[in-house]
Amino acid sequence: MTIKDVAERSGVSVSTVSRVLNDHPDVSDAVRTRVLEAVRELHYVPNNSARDLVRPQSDAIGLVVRGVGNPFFSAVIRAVEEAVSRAGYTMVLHQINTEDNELLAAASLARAKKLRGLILLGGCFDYTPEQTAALDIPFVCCSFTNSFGSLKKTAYSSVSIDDEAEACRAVEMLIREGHRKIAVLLDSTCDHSISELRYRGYRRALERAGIPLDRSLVAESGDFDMAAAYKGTCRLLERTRDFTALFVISDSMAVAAMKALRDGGLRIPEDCSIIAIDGIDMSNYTVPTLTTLIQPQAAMGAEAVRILLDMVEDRAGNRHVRVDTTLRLGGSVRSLN
Amino acid sequence: MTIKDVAERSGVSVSTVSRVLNDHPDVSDAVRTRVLEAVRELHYVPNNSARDLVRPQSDAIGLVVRGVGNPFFSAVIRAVEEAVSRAGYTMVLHQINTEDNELLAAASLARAKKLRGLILLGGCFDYTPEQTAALDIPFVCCSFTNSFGSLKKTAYSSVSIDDEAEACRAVEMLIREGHRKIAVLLDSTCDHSISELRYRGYRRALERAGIPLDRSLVAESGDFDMAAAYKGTCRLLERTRDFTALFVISDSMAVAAMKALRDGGLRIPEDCSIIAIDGIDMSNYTVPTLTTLIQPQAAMGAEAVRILLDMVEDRAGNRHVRVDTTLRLGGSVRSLN
DNA sequence: TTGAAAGCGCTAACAT
DNA sequence: ATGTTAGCGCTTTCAA
Repeated sequence: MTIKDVAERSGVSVSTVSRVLNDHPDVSDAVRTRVLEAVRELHYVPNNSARDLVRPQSDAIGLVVRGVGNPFFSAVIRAVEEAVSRAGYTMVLHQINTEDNELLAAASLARAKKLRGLILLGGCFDYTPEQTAALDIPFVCCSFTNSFGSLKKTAYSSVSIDDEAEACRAVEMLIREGHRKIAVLLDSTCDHSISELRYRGYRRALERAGIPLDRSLVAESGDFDMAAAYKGTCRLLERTRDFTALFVISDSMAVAAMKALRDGGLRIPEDCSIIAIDGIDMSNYTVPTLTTLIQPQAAMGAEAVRILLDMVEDRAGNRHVRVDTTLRLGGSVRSLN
Repeated sequence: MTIKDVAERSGVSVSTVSRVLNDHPDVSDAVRTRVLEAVRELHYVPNNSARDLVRPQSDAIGLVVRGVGNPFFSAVIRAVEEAVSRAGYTMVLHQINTEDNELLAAASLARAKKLRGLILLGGCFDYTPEQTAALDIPFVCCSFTNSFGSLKKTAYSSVSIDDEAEACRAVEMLIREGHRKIAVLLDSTCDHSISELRYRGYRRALERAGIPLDRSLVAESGDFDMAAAYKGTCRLLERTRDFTALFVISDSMAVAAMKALRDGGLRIPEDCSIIAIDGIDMSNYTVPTLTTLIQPQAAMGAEAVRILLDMVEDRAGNRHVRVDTTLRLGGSVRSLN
């Protein structure tokens, strides 16, 4: 079942069929109708491989997600897919593990699928120009920027929150409520990633308030998953219970931390307040509801697509967009004032 | 950068390069080494479109997931991807919404990507032979079976738990602990899906124990997501509080239900016990930990791939595998005895 | 063991 | 407005 069969069936040449199929103007209505009819009768479906082989460029946009099953990404992925299809493009989703190198994955995906552009979700923060050299298509980093790398600002696009500032804002909220002994739960203080950035925000907030940094209140889980977060919180509790609030760098980690605090005999928020950043669905259903700074996940996904397509279609150059978070006032923070 | 460049670079013909790339036997070691070297130096990546165009069949296995962001699927997807790649195949993931028809999506994906086989995750339970006729490749239903449809058992494969029996088991556990007034939270009693099956199990357990069905204790949320589950539970509470336990058909719904119960002033498990089925990561971190029947998600994904590849490679015909759940004893069930 | 050459199904010049 | 035809990059006969 090829274009040739359709051509025979409708009594025209293959090029005419091709024209009809690709919405080219120079086809008479009569012929167009006839061809479309043959297509329907024959249940003809174009062979994409043949198409891709011959077309200079595809309509594929890649979305490389690092960290399978990270709940924060779900809503973003949905939004990206929707925006991509609405624009008439196809989304190619590729999930990789945290250990994997997303630039390598992206480069081979780009080659394999002839991608027009790329969105990276949850990547590293320290790309070098050498590493991105293999990527000869525009790309936008979604939910992160190249904070620790040496990429020129003009070499890529991004849409993200100001991680350091937002973390600072979260901690300052705790301080405003009278908390002085504030612990922090993070992946690592120096992972060159979101964790390190938000840790900086934590320190900045303390500094501004004149609170000295107490290293014993810094809990490193070594990973972003809930199991690690739970254990990290337990270790913190073994070390000290001399804190009234906990700032967690992500919602999902915060959910696990809440559990650890409760299992450790602490009531939330009576004995320990907790605040986080992300705003995933699940943290709406903790008891008490998690107080958190919500990232506008859907808007970020849509914006990433907008930026990318502006580049792909040469409407605009690269750009970097900062979005704001929204405070969700749950019941997990108690005022000491 | 084509196979031709590699051929020139290594001083052989394109066919030889092709042979090396496809692990054909009749190539001298010397030539093979030389070609591989050229490949590396040139960073050559085969053009998949050209490959697919010429090859009678691809190495692609499709995974169609219905219900984006359903946390239960994450672990399954991971397992499928791993098993597929380990077997030397490529996984093509396609997510669709609950409203979308996965058979249509699957059929067009199969055609477009020349799929060898298909795994359906979270599909419908009522396929008819006519609907699956378009699918001319083997497929296996993962985490569900065609319980309400008219498919011949030999027309497809499946790996799933015995939803009705497991639901019955969960409810019987509540009964064994002395509960008689047991509510149930589900999507719908007649959605021809997992919800209906597990509802049957609920009724069977009551029946066996001689407990009459009380329709006022049946809460239909109308959807599987947490927001719907929360609202459904609230409506239940408005109607009646005369129950000591709640069986929820899925973990994620149970998490939302727990919140609703708490918000309604009920303590868990003192005022209301709760049990569910699924065993997703998140339900490990509720307070108290959710008591649930864990589906072996990773094993199910791996098994689905095994079955499918057995069919694809003609090692075996179709088969239906039933797996067992494991009880996770959380703290959400209280004994009345 | 290797090479030459014929397509795979499609699009896009180029002709008409 | 429509047809003819040359490839796209690759695999695979068939010959050598």
